[in-house]
Amino acid sequence: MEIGELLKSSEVFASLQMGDLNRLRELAVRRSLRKDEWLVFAGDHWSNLFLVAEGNIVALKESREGRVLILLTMGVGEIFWGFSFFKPGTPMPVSLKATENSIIYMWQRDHLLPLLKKNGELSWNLACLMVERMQFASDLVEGLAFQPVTGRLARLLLERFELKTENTLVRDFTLDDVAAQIGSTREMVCRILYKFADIGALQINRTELRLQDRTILEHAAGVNDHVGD
Amino acid sequence: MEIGELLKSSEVFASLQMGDLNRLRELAVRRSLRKDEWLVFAGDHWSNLFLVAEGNIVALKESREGRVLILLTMGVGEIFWGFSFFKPGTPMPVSLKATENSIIYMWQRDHLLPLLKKNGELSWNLACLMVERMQFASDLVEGLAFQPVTGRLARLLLERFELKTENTLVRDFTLDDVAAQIGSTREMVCRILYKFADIGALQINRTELRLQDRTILEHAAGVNDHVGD
DNA sequence: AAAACTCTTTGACTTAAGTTAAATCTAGTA
DNA sequence: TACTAGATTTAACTTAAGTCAAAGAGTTTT
Repeated sequence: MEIGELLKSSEVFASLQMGDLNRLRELAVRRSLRKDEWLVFAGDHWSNLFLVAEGNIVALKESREGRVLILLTMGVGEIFWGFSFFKPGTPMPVSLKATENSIIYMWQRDHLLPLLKKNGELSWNLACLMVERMQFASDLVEGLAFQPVTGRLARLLLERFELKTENTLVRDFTLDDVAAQIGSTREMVCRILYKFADIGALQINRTELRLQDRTILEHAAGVNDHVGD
Repeated sequence: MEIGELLKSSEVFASLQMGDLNRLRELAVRRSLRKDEWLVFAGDHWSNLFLVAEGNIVALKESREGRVLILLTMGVGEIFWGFSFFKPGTPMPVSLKATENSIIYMWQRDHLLPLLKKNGELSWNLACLMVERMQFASDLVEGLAFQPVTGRLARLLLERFELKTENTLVRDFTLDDVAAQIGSTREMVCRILYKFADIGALQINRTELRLQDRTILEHAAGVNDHVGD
């Protein structure tokens, strides 16, 4: 997508005057990333802010043993930033990586700061976006702390089926991908999928998943257990 | 502490003009909370922002089975807010509760919003604070996803000992308190403490913990395993 | 077509962590 | 002092989840 359009339709930048928008456009640095290319590594000091114009960028953590946890997936139009953007000296708590060929527009802290200080609305919008992200993080924490792996997988599946009108889901993801999203291993994911198949929640074959009984998944995800409130 | 002083020494509000500070003082609603009194429950729609003037407020989540996880502890001078403050309609993802007799000053969204929109610096400061909190959350996620309970407890102990010059720590907390901070159970905490004692990391008695070998804890916390970076 | 690779699936095994229950301890109070 | 409520400690047991290893299945490369 074209950068001007992206800016105008962005939650954060939409409120800007035409003059400021044009200024932003001039300052933007375009960068294209190939599939699986890294943008930054956790621990780096990185003070840019960027906007996804094409493709997908994920924010992830890696453990010393090589396990991966995806914290956030950013699609077209979404914004993210290095933590040093706000607090210089703060290292990145996550790594950023393109999951497909992608294009982003980046701005340096120094270029953006005057605009932000001048324009209260803009800081406010960023603050709102952060609250959204915090809520996201909060759900993640809750899942990791209280829900068993089965529940987290059930939740993920429900989300995926939610986006579809069909109740079939094409398997265009690997088990490792799924494992990274729920903080587990491919073997676990595989086993639990077949467990769901055994009890009649899903039908599984090599190319797709078919939802057979949503209520089983909902129960496993702990959705409908709120009897008394 | 007196509200005027608090505001002046606050990271977020310090940048305000005297006039705005006085306005803030007028708008503030003082509220005192008794030990273990709840301020808000997770799920509530709550759009206030507050400043801790005395005592301690914790942000926590509870699981359906009754387990508790403390996400954040706020002491004197610290600021927190309902998520509806930024995005109306967003429910609280955590409950807030006083762990001791406390006093807070609260502001309604409607009262604060004009000030925020007018004053870009203020939004910016809040955004910075949020980044700090996000980093906190990020560490929490990393611990829950990758570190076993033993490691999380080791880390907590090290933090506590860090604040001391002595290497004794008075046991003025219950095992349940500790368990809530690392996302586990009192029995686990007890067992692991004695495991640490067995291997010579700690000395335990009824009233205090004495640190005997910091390196063991550091190793368990996974601190010094960064050989190659 | 064979070889190499990647991804999936399964079983056996090990370990981490929670649950339940009971014994013990401590401080406060009737 | 004896009683009680709350907190700690320990053991036995159960379950969840990870690791390792190997076998299949499908794709791509040579």
